Amino acid sequence: MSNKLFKSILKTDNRLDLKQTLFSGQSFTWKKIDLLSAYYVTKINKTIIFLREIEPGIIEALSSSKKINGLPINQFLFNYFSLEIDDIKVFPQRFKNDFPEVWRRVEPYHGVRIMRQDPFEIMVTFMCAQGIGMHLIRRQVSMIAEGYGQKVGLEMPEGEMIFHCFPIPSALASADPDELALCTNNNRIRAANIIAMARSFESGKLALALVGSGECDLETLRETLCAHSGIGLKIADCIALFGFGRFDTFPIDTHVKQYLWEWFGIEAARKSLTEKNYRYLQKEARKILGNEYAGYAGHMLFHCWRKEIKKMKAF
DNA sequence: TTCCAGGGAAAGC
DNA sequence: GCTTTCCATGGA
Repeated sequence: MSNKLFKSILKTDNRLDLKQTLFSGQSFTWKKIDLLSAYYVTKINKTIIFLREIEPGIIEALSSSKKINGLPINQFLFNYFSLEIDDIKVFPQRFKNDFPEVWRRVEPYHGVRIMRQDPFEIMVTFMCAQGIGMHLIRRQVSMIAEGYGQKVGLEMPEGEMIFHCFPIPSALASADPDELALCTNNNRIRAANIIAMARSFESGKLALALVGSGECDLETLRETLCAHSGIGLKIADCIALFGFGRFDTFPIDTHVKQYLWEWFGIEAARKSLTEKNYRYLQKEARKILGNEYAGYAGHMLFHCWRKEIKKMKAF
């Protein structure tokens, strides 16, 4: 492993709140680390990458390779943080008139970007996100990476640091259910579901079905994902939003359900999330948030709701 | 002890 | 088809 780190600079005119974006519950592999100053670090494919905000709109990246997925680091990051999306256009113009109080609350969260992450990683991650607290999701993802991901060392002034890649599909496809369950909150059903999904992915069946899914309609993508045990509508929507850049997807979980009632007065949001009601609530949410960026706006609202109303401090 | 946490699936009507 | 119940586990 080379000890050299390559430095690059990412500049953007759009707002990017690095910390809030990384810890808003869409990615669970980023960690905060203090070197000479505070950095956030993760591995993307085989590349270790450190990020630090120098000043608003300027991000410094230190990476163990010059390219990720064939792209120079700053180009990769531009796409990774979906910085081509003009954040001010995420909410429809009429929104700020119709819901001035909500707008006042959510406006400061426009630096929360939706990230384009690896589909397989997102699939595993959100299969771990079923009826469970967010810190436990983070713990599961960390343990899965430590247990099944390739280990890479990096020589730092303070000594060697160890990083773990997120496991490749074959590593999880061949995992022992009882052993993997130690990483999935002792939930064997979840472990078995992840293994089955990884086998489907590895065999190429799922992967092929998902190729070009950027163009396929949302319902087809959902059906493909929901065919797997452990993936229902909500988790499928999260995978579409965070793993396939489908910003028009609008996942509804317990928090979203709460703000749909409290902030927008949608009566049906007080009832349970049956599939019928789930689809109905999505329709109602699109009336308010528009279609194209419904999920993008929804994630800003989601993070805002948890921070401001639920007073959640820990990520 | 009870309730909640980024739900899903089987059972019941 | 739609709704209710059950499942699963850890933490506050």
